[in-house]
Amino acid sequence: MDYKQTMNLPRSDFPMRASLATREPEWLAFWDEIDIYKRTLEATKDGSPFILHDGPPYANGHIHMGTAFNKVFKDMIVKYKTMRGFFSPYVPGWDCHGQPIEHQVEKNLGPEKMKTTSQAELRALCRAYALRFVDVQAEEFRRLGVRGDFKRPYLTLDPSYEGGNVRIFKEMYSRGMIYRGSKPIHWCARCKTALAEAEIEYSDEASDSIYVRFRLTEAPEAFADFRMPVSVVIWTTTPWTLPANVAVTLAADADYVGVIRDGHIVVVAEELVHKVAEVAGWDEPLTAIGGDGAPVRLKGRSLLGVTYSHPIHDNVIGVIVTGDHVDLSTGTGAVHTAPGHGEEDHLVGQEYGLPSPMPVDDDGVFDEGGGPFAGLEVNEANPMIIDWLKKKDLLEASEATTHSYPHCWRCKQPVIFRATEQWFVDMDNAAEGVRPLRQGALEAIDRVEWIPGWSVNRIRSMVGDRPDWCISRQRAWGVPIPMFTCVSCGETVADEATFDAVIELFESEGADTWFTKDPSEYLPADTACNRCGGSTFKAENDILDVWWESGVSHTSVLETREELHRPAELYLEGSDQHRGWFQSALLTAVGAYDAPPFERVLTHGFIVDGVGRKMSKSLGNVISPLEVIERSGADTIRLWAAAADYSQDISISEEILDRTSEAYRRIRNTFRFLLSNLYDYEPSMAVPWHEMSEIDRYALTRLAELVDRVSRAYDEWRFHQVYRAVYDYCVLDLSSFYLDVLKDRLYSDAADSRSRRGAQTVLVSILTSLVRLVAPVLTFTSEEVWQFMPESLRGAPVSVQLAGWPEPDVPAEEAVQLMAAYKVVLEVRDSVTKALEDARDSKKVNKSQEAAVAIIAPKEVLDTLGARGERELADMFIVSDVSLFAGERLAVSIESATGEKCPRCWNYRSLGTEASHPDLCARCAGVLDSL
RNA sequence: GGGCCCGUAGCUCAGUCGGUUAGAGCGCACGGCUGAUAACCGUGAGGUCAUUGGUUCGAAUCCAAUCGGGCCCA
Repeated sequence: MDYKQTMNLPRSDFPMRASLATREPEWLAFWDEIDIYKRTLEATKDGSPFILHDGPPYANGHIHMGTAFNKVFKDMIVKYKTMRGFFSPYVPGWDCHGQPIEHQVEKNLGPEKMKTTSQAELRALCRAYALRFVDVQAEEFRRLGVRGDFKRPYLTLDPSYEGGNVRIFKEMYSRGMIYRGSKPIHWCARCKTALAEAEIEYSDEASDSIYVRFRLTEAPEAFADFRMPVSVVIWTTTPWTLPANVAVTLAADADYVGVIRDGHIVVVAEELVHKVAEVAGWDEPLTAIGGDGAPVRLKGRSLLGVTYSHPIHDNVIGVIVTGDHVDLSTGTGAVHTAPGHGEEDHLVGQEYGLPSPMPVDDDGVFDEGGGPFAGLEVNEANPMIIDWLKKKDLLEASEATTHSYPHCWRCKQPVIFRATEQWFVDMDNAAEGVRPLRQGALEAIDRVEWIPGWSVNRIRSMVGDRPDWCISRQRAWGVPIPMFTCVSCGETVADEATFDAVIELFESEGADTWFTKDPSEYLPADTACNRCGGSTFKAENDILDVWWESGVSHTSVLETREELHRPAELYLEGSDQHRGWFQSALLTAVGAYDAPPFERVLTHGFIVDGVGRKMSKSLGNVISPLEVIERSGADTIRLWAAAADYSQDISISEEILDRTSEAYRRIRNTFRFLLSNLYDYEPSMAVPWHEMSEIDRYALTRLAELVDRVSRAYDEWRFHQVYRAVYDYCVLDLSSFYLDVLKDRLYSDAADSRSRRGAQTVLVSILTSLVRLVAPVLTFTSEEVWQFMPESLRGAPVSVQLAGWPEPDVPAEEAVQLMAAYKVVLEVRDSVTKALEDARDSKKVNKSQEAAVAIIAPKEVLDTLGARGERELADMFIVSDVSLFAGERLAVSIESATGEKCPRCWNYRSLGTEASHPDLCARCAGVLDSL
């Protein structure tokens, strides 16, 4: 007889192979069909809110692994919170303005068409470009399984969003935190435009490198005895910046010496004397020697405040200062400082309160400030300035050099560095009675929870050290700075009424109208200049920094949408956003409301390759999430994202993905096994706790522990521990122990027996719990499992996302006892499997059922084992027999089982004890009789 | 060059207050099973805890330097 037909072997249509690439889109369609996003919000509408506010990615190009990771991470949190009953709407957003899009659109147009394109047309093209990539990325995020309001995302180009920029600007302006100042920027004189860093190409440029004497108005005390004029020597490759010189910067702690040259002393850094000598052709530099016979050495700081005659302008004196940026590897150790022509010069200028003359106009031509060179273009002026220095006997040396120099990406001409008027957010000054922004922001930082903990140091030092925030951009694609100037007197015009008019304009018609309408069309009729009473105004041309724009989402989005609120419970981005979005959000929220926009901020590391290097096209180590989805499915990416410790850099490589796929298959197969043993089970068959066998109660206890551990890991944002706990549970608790042991009972006992139904009762608990625990991570697979479960088990929820969270109920005291007892049992089991392996090696047994096991154990162990019973131990060890003996130490010996192999259940038993079935063991005979 | 952070087995991660012989799973090798079968079970080999120096009776753990890497600045 074929006894196989009489057994309860596993059955399931749940496929072992996932085929995620083809199956996942079907689940996406299902979720669309039932409108899962809306349903989850309805289901949790009375829960306490948990708002994870999405940071807007830039609407340019396809998603990459970094954005994929970030979105998956957010989705896991939102889905977990939802399953725990929180009201957790997720509104994805996009950053749509800014230079990269404008740059790309310009490039697509080409220089010829560009010339004939109006600003309004250009903006329309940028808008179309941005919207196209919003769609592309939205589709890609959705494909990753991300659930959110993709029908109604927030876009920084929405009129309602644009208005928020002005609301915040108005608040901060009225609180005295915004001012107009000047700052050096890259400027292309040919294109007459400011250039962003990305619009600059570096290439080699030949130029004159000159060493110039700046004659001190008075010899320093140390050189007084020599009775010679004293100069400091500076080095520069841009002679045209000399007219704007106001200072010379020295390194405070470096030693400077004087070299005697034809009746005067020139001062250079001691460690650069020889290099300068080589260029200047000093045969043997004659260093000024002091009374002690050693060279006269002066620290840079000792010359602080010393003045010199300006090399270009008569009757103008400059001053010596010190700075950290002085490079002692090239030049002279004395840096010509023109605050209008260099970032570092500008900072030094601010530090010392130096003036910042700007004698170069938009065309790159000197105005009167250029003195003798007025009217000349800067490059024409270069050789003439050199001549001038020669004539004045100020040129110590010159040589031709080539060096890397910035050029305009469009016209390829060298750019100049030039200070222009810009709008700034003031970090340290505010209107009377208003706390300065830096102070407010630092205090706000301390009220926010930063995860991981060390990240607070990072944001604190960044906010603590940052300079004033330059919020002007001289570009077309963005939100205009909502300011006006009086046409007749040039005064800035801004008050509550003008701001409100702009808010109204933006929110009703969008910021585009700023560029097509005249201010008189939307400003209140009675607007007048405070200074001259003028009534014609010019709208500001500059636009806002895009960081400002995305920063104000706490107002444009959180305050505006009814389902959201400010502050958000969570912001979650990569660690670069300490400088970016976290900071722009913090500064604009503190600036306007004196309150942080978030309760907590979670940061994750960057995606790197298998050996820890960043991904780059040139290294050829880029892995595209879209390719991984095609090959292995989004759930593989999600599992990878969950398994990584995000507080550091996150590695990805082919091997890591292989390992992840293997882990995925293991978890999937566990579900399959659980499902395949429940084909004939109904909840009405459930066996209550006190009627279950002990190992079943132990299994439920372990499950309860797992739920507890996993819930805690989710609550503490430690997803890799969720993964670890679930995975180890599947492998160690289930596959290699409980499920292995259960097979005999499930397959061979009578289908409707108490023992089998008890096991199934536990399997249902495990299945319905486990599927929920992994649902935030394996969003597709958990849904697939859910839909495979018979409705009687799954109950009302049409999707696992609506299924809530498992809450196992295990008697606490009994749980403690079970855990202690099974710890011992499992240790002994390890020894038994080891002994079985030895027995296999010596060909004594093959499968473990062929073995009879004798266990010698010390008393405490023996007591614990004995309390289970030898029959139960044999089942747990999957052997034929166990006999227990007292002894000093634990020892296990293996013998061949005494009985014969039952042809039905394959255990070794005495057969034929039941007359009805002479070839079977007693259990199997009983089962067949009951059929 | 500066600020913050990271470096434990081929991979992903544990490692408590500084305290025995540094752990787990995967992968790999070998074996078993053929009633989870492109599955499942078992055993085993794998580590200069990045390097060097220091503190200490004792260091993966604390300190310093170096090397390598990441983010943000300059």
